Amino acid sequence: MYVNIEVMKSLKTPPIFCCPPLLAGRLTEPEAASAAVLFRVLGEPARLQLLSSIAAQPSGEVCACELVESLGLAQPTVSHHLKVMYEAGLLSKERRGTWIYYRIVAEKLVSLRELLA
Amino acid sequence: MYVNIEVMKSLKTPPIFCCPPLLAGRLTEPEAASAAVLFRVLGEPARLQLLSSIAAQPSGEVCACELVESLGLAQPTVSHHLKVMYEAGLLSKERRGTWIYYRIVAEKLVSLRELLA
DNA sequence: AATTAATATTGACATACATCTATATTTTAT
DNA sequence: ATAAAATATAGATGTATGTCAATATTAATT
Repeated sequence: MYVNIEVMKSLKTPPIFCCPPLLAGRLTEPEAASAAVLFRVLGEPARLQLLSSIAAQPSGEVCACELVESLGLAQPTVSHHLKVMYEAGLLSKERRGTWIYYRIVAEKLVSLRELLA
Repeated sequence: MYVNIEVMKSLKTPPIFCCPPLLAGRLTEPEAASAAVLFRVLGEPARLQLLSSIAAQPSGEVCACELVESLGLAQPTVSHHLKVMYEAGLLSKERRGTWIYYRIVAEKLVSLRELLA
């Protein structure tokens, strides 16, 4: 086992890693499942566009309202995608007044890159 | 535009890259679409297990029949997943007699990793 | 309190796809 | 030619999910 599940549960924030590298040996079924979740989250054009739109901002953060305007998608759809990425640990968010600002969790992307190493 | 589509069509084998890095700026819709295809292919536990099983082999290649035995999936299901990965450029295959041997296309994984850079 | 703006949730709908059984195709061996 | 083994395809089925309109919630403003 790669991760001690009890230790993981005790953490305040979810860990950014998820499983051993893809090519380091046979993945167990749960290992494959948790890695697949991350890839599936990225396997959606709209989400990739959202991610890249956030990354393109010099400040590193974008208000959700801006993202709704930039893509040709309805507000609930954008909201849904942001939620999916947030729950996958790819985005962080911070409410400032009415607005919610999203940032990319760089470490999560690093861990994903390591998955492919 | 990142890729000249006419040049691409003229190639004997498909290129291993697909689009600019995720975080290098806003992705266009077609850029996001082609990147998403790759991620979605990896977004399936069974395919990740197949990939890692191939990688685990010292020879770097595995006969499809072995893969059918190692996972708990029906033969047509394994065949389907191998086809999906082959068509995505993640696997190469070579027929030797009755058997078909699959290999990982390492460069494709490298290009995927660069996508996340 | 009432209004407005931003965001989230609900429910409906259509599509994508993972999986299976059954069958076909391909290749080798007899 | 026939048989057997490996692989592929076809068709069916169930589930997951992207999308939207409608509505709810949250937060600031007047």
